[in-house]
Amino acid sequence: MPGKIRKSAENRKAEIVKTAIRLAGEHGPDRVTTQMLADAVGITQPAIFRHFPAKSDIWAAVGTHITRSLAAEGIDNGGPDPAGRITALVVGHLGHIARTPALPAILFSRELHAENELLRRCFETVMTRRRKGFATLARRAVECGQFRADLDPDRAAGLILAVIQGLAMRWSLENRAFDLAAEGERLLACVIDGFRA
Amino acid sequence: MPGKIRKSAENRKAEIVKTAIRLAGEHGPDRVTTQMLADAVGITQPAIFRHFPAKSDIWAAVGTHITRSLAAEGIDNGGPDPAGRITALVVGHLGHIARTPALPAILFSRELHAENELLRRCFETVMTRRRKGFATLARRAVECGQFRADLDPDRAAGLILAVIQGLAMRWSLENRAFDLAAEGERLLACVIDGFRA
DNA sequence: CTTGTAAGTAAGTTATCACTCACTTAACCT
DNA sequence: AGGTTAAGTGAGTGATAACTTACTTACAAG
Repeated sequence: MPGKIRKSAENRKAEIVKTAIRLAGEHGPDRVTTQMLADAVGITQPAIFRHFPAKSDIWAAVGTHITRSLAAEGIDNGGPDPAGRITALVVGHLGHIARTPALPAILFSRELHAENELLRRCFETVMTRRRKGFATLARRAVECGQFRADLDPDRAAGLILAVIQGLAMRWSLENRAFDLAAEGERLLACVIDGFRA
Repeated sequence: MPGKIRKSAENRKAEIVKTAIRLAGEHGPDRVTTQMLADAVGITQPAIFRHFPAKSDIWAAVGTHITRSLAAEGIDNGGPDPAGRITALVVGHLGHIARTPALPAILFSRELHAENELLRRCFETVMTRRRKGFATLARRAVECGQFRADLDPDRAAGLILAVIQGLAMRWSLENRAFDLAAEGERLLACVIDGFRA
């Protein structure tokens, strides 16, 4: 085919992974076929298998891509306002989901997790780490008097993460019809108000 | 086939719906095939289509089944302790999910919702109704002095529902490894403490 | 300019999906 | 007992999934 350009394997792989994430948000992760991927990327279907030995390897690559992107935002900046830091992190997290609307669908896809136990563990680890980060911040907020002394930091962290995930699910279910970060900030303010000393 | 019993269409349909829900929790809703359903029920695959004209009608039936089961628990009992009523409802809701672990997977399946817009609307309505129920209870709790006066009942209701759904997602992601209702009661206590006057 | 490498393709294969149809037989009602 | 109804079966269909193989050609290095 004259006139066709070729990309390096590295670029093409990244392109396939990003396309898979986008399509997963539109049709559901399990409805993304290698043909759909190939059409969206602009190559033939067998070319997909030139870059990934099996389709499941695409989802594995998607997993590490998402894990990296979620781990990118550091948790504890050691600053003097841990409560504010929590809010900033939550808003950042929700903003990231709003920019990558496929995230909830991929993170909680029973189909992918039943097939690929490793992927499930991968996401579980990311979530647990994030919860521990919130717990550390909550503990520091208690120590410096921002939160009341009888607050259990672990419980507070579990609460914050549940609010993020629950709201993201509602946003997905309601066809992304409201401003996720703004609504999240409002709900979180309600939670934090209850935490204050 | 001698020795085989036959069930009435009504019973068989109900059996297929319940089996579909169970299998959806194990393999993911989109991985449930009519063959799997037939094997699990104990009939041949074409017999499934004797009871449902198309596979999508099975999911529609699953949707109304779930909607009914979720709507069964009334919201406002008009009692003198709205805060306690909220806790009871949440624990009841989580207990229902624990007894039907496929619920989160079905309620938030992108695959089903992309294919069947009606099903999505159905679940969205259930969730909205439940949120309004919590808002009413929160408003009454504010009025009778259980919650602080400056609490926004709608925001509080959104928060409570997000906690339920977020926790249910975590429970799913962690392979149902902890006691959902107990953990939910602890998290909710943390929220309610922050609501009190 | 030549040449090796690897990105890409055309045309398959096999398996499995939802769904159909002609037929059988269990179960109920006189 | 006999006839009707409808639950269930056996043997298919076409579509489409993931994946393979043999071949082609873009492209960069010598």
